[in-house]
Amino acid sequence: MIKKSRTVTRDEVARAAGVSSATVSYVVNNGPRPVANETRKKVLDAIQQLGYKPNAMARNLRLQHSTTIGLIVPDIHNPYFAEVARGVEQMASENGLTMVLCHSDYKLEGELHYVEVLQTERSAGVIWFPATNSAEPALRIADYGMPLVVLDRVVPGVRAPAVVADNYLGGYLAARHLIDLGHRVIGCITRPTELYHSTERVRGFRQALNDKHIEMNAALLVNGGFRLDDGCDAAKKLIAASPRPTAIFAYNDFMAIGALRAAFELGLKVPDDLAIVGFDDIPQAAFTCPALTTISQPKLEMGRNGVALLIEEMEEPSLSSNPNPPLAVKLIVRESTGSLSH
Amino acid sequence: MIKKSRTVTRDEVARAAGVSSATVSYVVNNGPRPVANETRKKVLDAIQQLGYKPNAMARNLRLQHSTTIGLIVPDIHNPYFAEVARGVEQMASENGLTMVLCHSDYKLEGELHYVEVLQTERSAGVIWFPATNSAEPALRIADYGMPLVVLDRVVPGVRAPAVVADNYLGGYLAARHLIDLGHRVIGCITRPTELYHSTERVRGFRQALNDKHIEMNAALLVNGGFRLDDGCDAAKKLIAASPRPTAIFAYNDFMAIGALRAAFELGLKVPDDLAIVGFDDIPQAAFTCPALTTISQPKLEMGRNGVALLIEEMEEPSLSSNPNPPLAVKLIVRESTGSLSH
DNA sequence: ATGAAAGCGCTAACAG
DNA sequence: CTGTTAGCGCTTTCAT
Repeated sequence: MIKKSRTVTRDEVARAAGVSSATVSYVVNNGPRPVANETRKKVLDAIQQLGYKPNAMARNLRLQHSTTIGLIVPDIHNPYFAEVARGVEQMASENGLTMVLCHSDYKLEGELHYVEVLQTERSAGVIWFPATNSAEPALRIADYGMPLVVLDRVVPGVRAPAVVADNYLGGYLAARHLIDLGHRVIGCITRPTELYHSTERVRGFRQALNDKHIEMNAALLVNGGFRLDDGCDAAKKLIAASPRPTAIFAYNDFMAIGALRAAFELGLKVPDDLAIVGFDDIPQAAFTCPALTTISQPKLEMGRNGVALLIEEMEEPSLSSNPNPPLAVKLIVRESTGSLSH
Repeated sequence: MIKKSRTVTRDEVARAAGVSSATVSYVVNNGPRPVANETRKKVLDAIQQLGYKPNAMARNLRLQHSTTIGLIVPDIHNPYFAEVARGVEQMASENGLTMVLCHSDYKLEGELHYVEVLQTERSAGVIWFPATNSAEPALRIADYGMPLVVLDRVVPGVRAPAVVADNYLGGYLAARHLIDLGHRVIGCITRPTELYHSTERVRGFRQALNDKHIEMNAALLVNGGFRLDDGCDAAKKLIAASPRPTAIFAYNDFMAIGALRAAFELGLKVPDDLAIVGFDDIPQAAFTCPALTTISQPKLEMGRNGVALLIEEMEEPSLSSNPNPPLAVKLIVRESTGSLSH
């Protein structure tokens, strides 16, 4: 291979091969017109010789489409998002697309920033984990005619293909599980802001208690937050209640892990002194904390559009209290209507 | 805002505003030539009216550069990489760049695939976590004249700016810590493949034992792997050795968490029955597993080039056995020589 | 202070 | 089977 300081263009390849630039195109793209075998070889040699790489920017400009999709998540540092990002990237890659990772940092402002960027880049589509209750990002994307898939949440006013868990059922099962174990005083860590998925989880949880005629006083419901520390603090508040809860349900498992830490710091054994159940946003949590019981993502619906998403292995929601492989949330991005890559 | 089905171009804006397309450019880019205030207003209005967004593909083609950087990591699912991705993305965003997330999946093949893609996209630069000992990816990148920064590892034959931890020191400190606690029989989980950073950690570890004239028989050294399960298995092997080690050092904390699980499954209390120290690739581990002792990333060197990286808060390597905020590895991407964004 | 026009690298008609 | 060329949307050098 020859060292090239400047980037080599298709015209140079054509000249080196003694053919026209169109011909080079045809061999690079394997079409749309056939090329004589001998000619093809000359071109291939020249390409090799010069170390030519096609310029995607020029190609995409000409083709009037881009090969990137945007994934907007609050924070990749949350293993749940990381897991999804992994799946999305893989499928993107298999389809010749490239994934731009966008952090909203849990803020609407961040989402809007990236919507703007992705529009500017003429992204082939966007996959969005809403961070707030605002429909504005979706509206702008739709307005611009970009394919959109919403993940994990239902946002009021958004009419777009979505993939969401049955959060209500998950919460219901969690409570049911604890009740069956004999628990009667159960604390609950809720989310500070009103967000569909978490309120649904708590709603399901309360319904299960209700069905069994188990009362919940106000002291058994405390606001968590988003971080482990918040979960830890919330759990400590719960543990201080009287009668002391023998179990805690957390709206997500970041909170659950926080609660685990609280138990640890207060010298309570889990699950003997205190059972903890978290909604499994983070499949990994079940791995790292064997003492923790988690609810795997329950049944998901599938949405389709320019980008279609498919959740595999979507059977019954399951409870796992052991480190056995929890349900891996696998996302698969596929072309469907064809509006993705034309 | 007006619904647009087709994407609106700059020429349409120009026509709507009754000016030339050049003028539109000048107001969009705030230069390079001044525009009369009144004209500017007309243009701005037209842009607003039509919902015009500049086309980044066209712009970049013309400018002969792209605004994306590539981040090549083995697997974002590993929280350590997630953390770095977070930092890189943030800095990229602040500099008007966009980050493409590339998974090598721990394979050279994956790395080469993405190097190809990034070259094709004429990426502004790439940040690379080597997955193997092969220098090929770096060679190809350099060959193509792309700015490159290597993270976390030193790969034989690669001469590029890099940011690497003092792994030897970390391993040394880990052993020292255990020895000071009175441990004399210490197991060690090593990496199956020869990779600089992990062998360095083990080397430091062994040196510390050596300095204290503590012997290690072969049964105290076992190969781990990459996954939690591997760490768990390895730890079980160690625990079966006689005399049974009272402590275990793991070359990374995925392995350490696996060891924690092994202890859990075998009914050993941590750290009373078995102390576990892991090298802290994963800052989060200290959060999720309070029983675990971790070594935070020790001193890092700074490399600079088209992309420069800076590690903040790089003081002495530290041991933490509590869930206090571990050293957050913050990466900052900055322009330096200017070859990044011209 | 603004307009006209060339050209970035590529694709795909239109011509042989 | 292959060459020529218009044009994707933008920036910037010429002009005026």
